[in-house]
Amino acid sequence: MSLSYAILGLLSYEDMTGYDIKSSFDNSIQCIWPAHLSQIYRDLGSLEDKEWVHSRIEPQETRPDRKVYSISELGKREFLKWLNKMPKNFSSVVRDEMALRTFFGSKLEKEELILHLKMLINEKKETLLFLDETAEKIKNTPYESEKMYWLFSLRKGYKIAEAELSWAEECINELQKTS
Amino acid sequence: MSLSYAILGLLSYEDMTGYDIKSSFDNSIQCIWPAHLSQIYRDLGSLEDKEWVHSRIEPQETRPDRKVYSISELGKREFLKWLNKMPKNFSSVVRDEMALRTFFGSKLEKEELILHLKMLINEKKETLLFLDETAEKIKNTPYESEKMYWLFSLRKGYKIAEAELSWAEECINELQKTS
DNA sequence: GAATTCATGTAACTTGTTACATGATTTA
DNA sequence: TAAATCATGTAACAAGTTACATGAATTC
Repeated sequence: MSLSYAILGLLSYEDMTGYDIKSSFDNSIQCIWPAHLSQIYRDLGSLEDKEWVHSRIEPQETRPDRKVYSISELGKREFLKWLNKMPKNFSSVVRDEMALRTFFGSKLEKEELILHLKMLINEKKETLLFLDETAEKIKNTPYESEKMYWLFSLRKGYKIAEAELSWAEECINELQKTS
Repeated sequence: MSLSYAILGLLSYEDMTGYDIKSSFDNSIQCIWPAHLSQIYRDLGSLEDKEWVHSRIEPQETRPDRKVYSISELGKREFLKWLNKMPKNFSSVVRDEMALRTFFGSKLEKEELILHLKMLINEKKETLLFLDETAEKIKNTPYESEKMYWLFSLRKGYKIAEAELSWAEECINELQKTS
C-alpha cells in the first residue's frame, strides 16, 4: 500500500508520467523505498480505477505519447489520511542477502567471504557518492519548504549505507585477526 | 529464493519442524531476513518436492504431532553452491515506511511528525535490548565455530537499528530548531 | 556501431502478508 | 480466566521481480 501513497505524494508536487515517477523514485526515495517501473504502472492503473488520480494523453512527435497523471481531490484527501494516521510499522523492513550469507560463513572459505565483503564495501562507497550527488540536487530544488524533509529521508539512506560499510569493515578485521 | 537457502542452512545444523525454524529465525536472522510461519511451511513444501529436504512424523501425546525436516545430501550441495557463488545483491533491500512519511513531512504537523519519530526511537531502543539479549544467547551456544558468524549478522541488525535511532534523534533536533 | 534515454505497457512468476481453522497445555 | 506456547497447515490476496515487446532519437 505504501507504494501507492508514495506515488500519490509525488503527484501532489506535480503532474507526471509513470516514467517520470520512476525517475523521481530513483532520485529521492529509492534508497528507502525502491520500486520497479512495472510496479508503478500497475499501481497507477489501480489508483485510476479508484479515481484517486486522473490521466490525460499528451501527444508527442518524435517520442511515444506521454500519459500524464494528476492527483484528484479524493486522492489528496486519502494521501493526507494515510500520512496523518499512526503508522503500524515504525521500523524498516530489511532483507539483507550478504548478512544472511555471513550468518552461514563457517561453511565458506574465509578468503571468499572477505572478497564478498570487500565488494560490498566498494558498492557502498559508490552508493554514498550517489547519495551525496542526490543531496546536492535536492539542495538546489525550488521546493523550499520540502527541502529539509527530502534531505531527512535521504539521510536515512545515507546512514544505512554507512552502517553497512562499517559493518563489512569490522567483519573483515575480525576475520583477519582469527585467520 | 534466499529464504529457502536460509531454511536449508538452518537445517544443516540440526533437524527441525517448521515451528522450530520460525523460532530460529526469530532468535537470529529475523533482523536481517524476517519470515512468516506460513512462508516457511510453504517453502518447506517446495523444498521437499525438490527432495532437498526430507521429513518424518514424530507422534506426540499431549501436543500435535511434529513433522521434523532434515536436509538431504542434494540439499547440502545446493546450499553450498548458493553460498559459494558471487551474490547479485551485496546491498540490503530496505523498505522504510517512516522515512517515506518523513519525505512528505511538509504536509504534516511538525508536532505530529516529532511524535511519530519519538515512537520510532522507543521501538528501536527495545530492538537494541532484544538484540543484546540475543547476542548473549548466541555467546552461550555450543556451536563454537559458528558463533563469530552468527554474531556478525546480529551485529548488522544492531548497526541498522542504531542508525535508525540516531537518524530519528537528528531529525527531531532539526525540527525543533526550525519550529 | 553500441548503449542509453524516452515512453508505453503486459504477462508470468515469485514472495510476502493476513486471515482462517483447530485445539490441548501451560503460565501469568 | 486470559494469554502465550506448541504445532499443524490452507487460502486469498498484495506486492515485488523478471522477461517480453516496440521503436525512434540521441549520445558515446
